[in-house]
Amino acid sequence: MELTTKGRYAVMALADLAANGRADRSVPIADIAGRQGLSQSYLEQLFARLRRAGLVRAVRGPGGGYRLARDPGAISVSAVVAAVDEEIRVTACQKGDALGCQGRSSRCITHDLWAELTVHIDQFLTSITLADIVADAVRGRAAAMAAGPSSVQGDSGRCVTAGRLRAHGMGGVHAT
Amino acid sequence: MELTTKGRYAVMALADLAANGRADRSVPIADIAGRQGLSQSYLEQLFARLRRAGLVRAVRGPGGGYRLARDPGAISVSAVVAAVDEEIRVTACQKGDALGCQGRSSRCITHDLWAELTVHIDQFLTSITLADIVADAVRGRAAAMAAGPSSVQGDSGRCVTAGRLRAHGMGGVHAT
DNA sequence: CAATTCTTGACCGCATTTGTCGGGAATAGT
DNA sequence: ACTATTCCCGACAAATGCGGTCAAGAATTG
Repeated sequence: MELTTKGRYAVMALADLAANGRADRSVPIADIAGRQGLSQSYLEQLFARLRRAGLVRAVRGPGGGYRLARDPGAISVSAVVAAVDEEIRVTACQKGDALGCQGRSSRCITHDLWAELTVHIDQFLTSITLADIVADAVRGRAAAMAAGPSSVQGDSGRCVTAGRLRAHGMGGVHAT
Repeated sequence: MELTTKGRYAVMALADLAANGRADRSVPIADIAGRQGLSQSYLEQLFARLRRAGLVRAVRGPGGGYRLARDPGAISVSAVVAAVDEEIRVTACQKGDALGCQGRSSRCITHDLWAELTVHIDQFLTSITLADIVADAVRGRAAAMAAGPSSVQGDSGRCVTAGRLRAHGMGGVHAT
């Protein structure tokens, strides 16, 4: 798994764009870089990819800049990260082997684990949009999903049975 | 976030240990490295950390090796990864700044997002133990949690309302 | 004492990430 | 047309740290 600053920066930039731009107003990269404290040249590279992925549209010339291609509520964090973090490295488990895990017979014991983790993470990132970030509606979201996804929406159909979630202190996975 | 091969290898090794060893039998690193196709010297480093974290106990001399310190069902993947993937880099968002995100006033927009993601991932990794891996009881686990954690255990208290999960194709987050 | 096996620390090459730089191409205003 | 603005693109540089090796040493068994 590989989620680097590229992904973080991209989300920050698009969230900024969602907050400080409208459908009619373009925001220049320099402004975003300034507000978010990021390198302008670096951001340019990221926006190039975001554009190729169809998430933003560019307007050149004076008064130009970028604007979101869709509604902020229709752009998931998952999509943003995917646009920027290219290589879908389904890394072979046994690196000497060309087919690796896919090789059916010698599928390594932890294969399912990482596959499931990928799904789990993607479910989360897909469930959050730029609109959510701008609206500051993200805190507590993980707990909400764990309690049952229905509670994320409103709170019909409660479903709180604890299940088997050992406590244990979160370690090994780092963010921010 | 940073989940590298170190974490993968560690889990593979401990799962192997859970499968091929008992409370009375020690398994030498060489055996594990051989079965899992990993570098022995590299594994040694990982086991050093696993031991310091209290997850395994070492027995030296001929007939020695490693054995799990606890029951396989009492060791979560989260614990393993945490033991091996050291640096708790709560990386400052604005790298020039010493306090970064914590600095209350200038907390960057995406702070909550990554914090929640960390929680979300950890919930998953904490819910899975070595015993689960050995028993091959991991497939479909993410979907199960999304449907409501209660369904992971058995299937009392169903709770299936879809919630807001846009489809979208998983991208950007890679595993093996 | 000799064979195992863990224990530790130093070391290194390489790929990837994280940028920088400079020039070029569209566009708007004058 | 000229100029200022802004996106666009490719090459290049630096740093980080991952993945892995090597060698020496300390327990333990027989």
